[in-house]
Amino acid sequence: MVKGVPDRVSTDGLEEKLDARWSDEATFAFDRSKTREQIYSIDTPPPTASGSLHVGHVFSYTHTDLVARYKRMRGYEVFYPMGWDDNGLPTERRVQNYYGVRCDPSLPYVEDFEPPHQGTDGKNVKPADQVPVSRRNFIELCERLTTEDEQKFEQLWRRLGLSVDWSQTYQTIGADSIATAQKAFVRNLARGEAYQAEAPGLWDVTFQTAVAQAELEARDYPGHYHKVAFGRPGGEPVFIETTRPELIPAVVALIAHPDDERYQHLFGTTVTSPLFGVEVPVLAHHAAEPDKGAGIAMCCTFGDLTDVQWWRELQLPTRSIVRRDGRITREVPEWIEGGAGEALFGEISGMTTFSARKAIVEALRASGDLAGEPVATQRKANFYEKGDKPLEIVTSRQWYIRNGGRDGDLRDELLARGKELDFHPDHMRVRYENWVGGLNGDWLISRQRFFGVPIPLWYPVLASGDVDHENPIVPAEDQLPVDPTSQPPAGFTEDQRGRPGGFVGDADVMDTWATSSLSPQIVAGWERDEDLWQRVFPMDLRPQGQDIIRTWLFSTVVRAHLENGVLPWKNAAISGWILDPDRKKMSKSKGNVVTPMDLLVEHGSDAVRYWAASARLGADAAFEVGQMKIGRRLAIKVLNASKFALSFGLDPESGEGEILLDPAAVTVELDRAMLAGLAAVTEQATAAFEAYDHTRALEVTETFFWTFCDDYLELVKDRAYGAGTATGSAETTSARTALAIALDTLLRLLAPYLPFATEEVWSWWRTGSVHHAAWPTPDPLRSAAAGAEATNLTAAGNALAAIRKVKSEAKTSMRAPVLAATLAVPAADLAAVRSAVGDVRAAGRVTGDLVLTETAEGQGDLNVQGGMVTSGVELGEPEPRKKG
RNA sequence: GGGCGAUUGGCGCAGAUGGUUAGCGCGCUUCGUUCACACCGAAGAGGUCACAGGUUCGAGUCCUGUAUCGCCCA
Repeated sequence: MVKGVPDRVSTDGLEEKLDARWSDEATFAFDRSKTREQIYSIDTPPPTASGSLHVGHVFSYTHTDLVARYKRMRGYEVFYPMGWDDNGLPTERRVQNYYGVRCDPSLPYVEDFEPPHQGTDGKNVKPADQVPVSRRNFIELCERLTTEDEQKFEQLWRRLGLSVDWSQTYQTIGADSIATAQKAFVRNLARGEAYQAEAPGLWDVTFQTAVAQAELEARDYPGHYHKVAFGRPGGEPVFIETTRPELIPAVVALIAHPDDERYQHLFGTTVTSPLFGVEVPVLAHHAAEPDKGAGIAMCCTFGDLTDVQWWRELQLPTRSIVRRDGRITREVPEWIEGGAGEALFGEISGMTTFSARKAIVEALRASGDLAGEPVATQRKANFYEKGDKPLEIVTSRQWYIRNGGRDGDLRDELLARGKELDFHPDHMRVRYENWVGGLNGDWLISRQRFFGVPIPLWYPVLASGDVDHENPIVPAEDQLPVDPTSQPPAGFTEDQRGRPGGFVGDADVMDTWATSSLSPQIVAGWERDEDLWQRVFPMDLRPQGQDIIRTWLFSTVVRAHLENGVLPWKNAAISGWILDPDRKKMSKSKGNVVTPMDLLVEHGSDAVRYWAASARLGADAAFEVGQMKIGRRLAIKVLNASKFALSFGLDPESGEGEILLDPAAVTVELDRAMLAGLAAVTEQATAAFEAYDHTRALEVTETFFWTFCDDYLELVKDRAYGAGTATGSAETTSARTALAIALDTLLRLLAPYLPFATEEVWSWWRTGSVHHAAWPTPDPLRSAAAGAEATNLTAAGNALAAIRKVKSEAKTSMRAPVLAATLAVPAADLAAVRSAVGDVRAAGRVTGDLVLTETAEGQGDLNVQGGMVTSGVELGEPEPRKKG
């Protein structure tokens, strides 16, 4: 029963109206009574709450929603929760700037603290002007701001039409997440997969935190090569070229490539460092690059990662002089003490590496050990991806989780997991394999930050007052979550904190990835909701960007492999980048981002989704407003064509009527041909979706839909109209029924892409949501087609086009009647055109004779109207337009 | 330097297992105020498939190399 086809249709306002309806009716609520085989579970990426969403998010999250909606219509109960990644440094930095505060863990908590600012329009508050607050106050501010951010994010996602169950949201720093991350860590610890080590590691002096390999970014950094002489007893000096002369006091060896002819005679001998007179060996190692600088390098503890490699592989002594704050150590090291350079070291101690470099260069110049002037160079330096100073390498005590970086067996197991995972597109697997194969260390998870999941450990304080790091106090699992900086371990009281015989809490938090790598465990209720866990884990799909295969995807595989012994999901769907019109990756720093909400408001959500859907997984896509306009037209066409197709059965007086969907009523050959085509389209779209190829599914559906509108609808409109009666001849009923069946099918096929327009149309004449309607299958359509050939519609369409062409060339209205014409048709299509000739005549306004003949040899061009040719055409005057 | 991907009419893209005259959309040209739609419709023009070799009866499609672009890792 038609409930109401509006007189005028519009896409405007559909987003608010339907989001509200879906919300009220809990359309996308997860029904957890379903069993694992009936469920399709999605491990959605939690966006960084303190960041801002950009077009790339809209793009990739749409890809996920297409799958979610498709699977839901296929009858799966879709588990599609949304999370917010709010822990970590990005939030801390945003809070510092937004509220004008900074965290000082030594301060006490202040009740009802109000920060000096409430948003500073993105301007940075200078560190000197930031009000220091306690750790707990700082964390409260973090929580306050992320809550606001999350609400904005949800609004955007709702407007975009993500079919998420909004009652299932989680935060990477919510209580469940903390408990999960801590429990997983404690388990890793118990199994020996987590360990602490005092080791050289990358250190960001600005943020005062250790940084993991996955967070590195190599950037060009300007520097100077300094040609520096190392002395040889009774020989020529050896010149090295270094960009970091301030590390000369930390030198432990000179190293050249074993095959380097120039240095063969030096291997096994020793040289002495300039200024400091420290004797160091000359050694051979393959990592020395003969064509870089002088080909012989000084190895310090530690100038860069190669130094660490040499230090480890050549078992060199540790002579570290750079502290965590990026300054030279205060104490004169024992290997310099009493030597020639003791006074000089005293000068540079406490300096930043930059000032120390100046001082050392001056000293080298004075001593004559600097050959020539420093030469400017661009070198690659390691940066923390969010930092702006090159990383230093300092030795510190940190926690690690094994990830195969130092263990061949585990690496092989993880590579095998990669092979088990279905990547879409498949070649993205290579990125995983390259990354896993190239790891050279375990995963450092300690972060010396505040807003994160605390490392759930305490350490005993010995009678001597020293902290016993070797014997951490581990909480029982049922105590979790814990905050060791504010809670005492079991068996202790808070007043024993820091006292001999008492304890100290680990002050560090975990790396963000150490929590988000557990997103499947967090959303699926691992050891918290066993019932849910059994229903949704291992999950079906992990959608994400290609840039975080090495981080998020890999770390999630690591955690599930270690904890659960399985792959966390069956499929990984990888979305590409959004490129601006200059083919550059869109990013905030380049100033070429577009605010997603504005985009959705301007073009409509269906339109923006269409643009996103027209890019395949893994393929970079251009930010193309034109593509959105096409999507908008498609959505409007769906509304208009539906209104038209549904109008035929209506009583002109009441505006009501019955829409028939009985396939047996489709008796006319042309109608059956259309359904045959639709059956093929349904089959292809389904196959494409099953292969995670949403673009192909859209393309075949969309192409058919336009043909349906331009040809079929035009051909049958007169017959379907049936002189304007509510009931009609069998032919009229056939057309009306075929239109309704086609519409019913097309709306479903388009529903994942255009959730708003299709739902709107659905509401005019069907009950429930189109998003819970069954995905169409080809068989019923095929049986309704009763063996008709889809090409018969093509033939009739070509016949109509041939007639239109005559009018177009005569530059006359399509309403002009054809008083007489001969239509030559290729033999193969003659029967088809003949069977549809009544519809062709009506649509072409042929009022006189229409003679059908077979095309002669050489007549017509198959590319033009299927080789059909009109001749002997007599056109009449167009009828005057009917008034009102 | 290594890896992955891309290179098809002005623009954005399709083109499984190689097979007759290479498709689609936008834009463009011409025409049409048709009562579903002017956020429209009809007709039309437009490409030596980056380049150079090779395999083949036959290559946009396979192989080799080169160039340009993007991303990732050194």
